Amino acid sequence: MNISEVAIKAGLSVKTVRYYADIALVPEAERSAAGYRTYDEPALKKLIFAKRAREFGFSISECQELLSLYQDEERTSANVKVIAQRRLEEIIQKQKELESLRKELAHLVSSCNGDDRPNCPIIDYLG
Amino acid sequence: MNISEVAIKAGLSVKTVRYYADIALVPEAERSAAGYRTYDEPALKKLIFAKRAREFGFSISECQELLSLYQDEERTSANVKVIAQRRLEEIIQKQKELESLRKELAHLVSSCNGDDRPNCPIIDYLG
DNA sequence: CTACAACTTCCAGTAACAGGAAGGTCAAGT
DNA sequence: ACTTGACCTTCCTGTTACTGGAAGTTGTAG
Repeated sequence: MNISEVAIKAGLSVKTVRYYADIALVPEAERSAAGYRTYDEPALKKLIFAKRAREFGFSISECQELLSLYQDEERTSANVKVIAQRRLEEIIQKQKELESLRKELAHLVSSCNGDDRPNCPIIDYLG
Repeated sequence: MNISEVAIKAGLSVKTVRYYADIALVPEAERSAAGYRTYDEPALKKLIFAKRAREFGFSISECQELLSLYQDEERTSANVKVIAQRRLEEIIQKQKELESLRKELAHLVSSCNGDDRPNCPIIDYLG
């Protein structure tokens, strides 16, 4: 597989596939005689894994940890769980922040007339 | 007021106060004879406004719009409301994404034994 | 007069890529 | 054989909203 094919299959952009190798998130691809990157199934699987982990919001370095656990036959599920649990807490924390913002902003928005006069509770609140 | 005093009062870092003037989010501060930035109450108020707007997650350019509306005696509350409404929709969208992620991740985490064996539904799911 | 804190400008780094330039390669059609 | 166009390469810059740090200047307390 060339890079565009693997990118499509992994659901990533070509740029991102190259980037992931640049930063060593995944190993450098093999090269054809002309210097083109070539990918096999295991390489594709790592890219898919990285993609999915990123979608959960794991940082690149967390993805690195997860990928190495993925390839480690002697991993412990405890190690994996710690990382996932930590991310879960982050998500919950972020949800709390957003919910608090949403309530406040929704209140302001609903109390704003939205007409052609300058008086505005949103501006008042911020000022 | 010197920059550190205004920064404290606005709840911003000194770096951020300088940055906001660099990018023209707020006007450049007056200078003392020695070149020190000096701030008056109106300058402080703009910084506080910017700080609050940022806390709501408005981007710098949205803060710029809001600040100019703040200073515009002839603004319409409709203009303000549009910006706030848009941000509110973004927040709600983000909440949906996070909730979906949270559910999925929580499910995986709870189904992972977290012991010393390699078998792990989290890894399985990602791979 | 000497510390030392606070100020200045300027440059680099962060996260995770995306955009684009300049140039090489491959496959299809003529 | 040649050309065209899609695809590949590397390298450099830009994005967002700052933060960190170096090198040099100023203000103030003792």
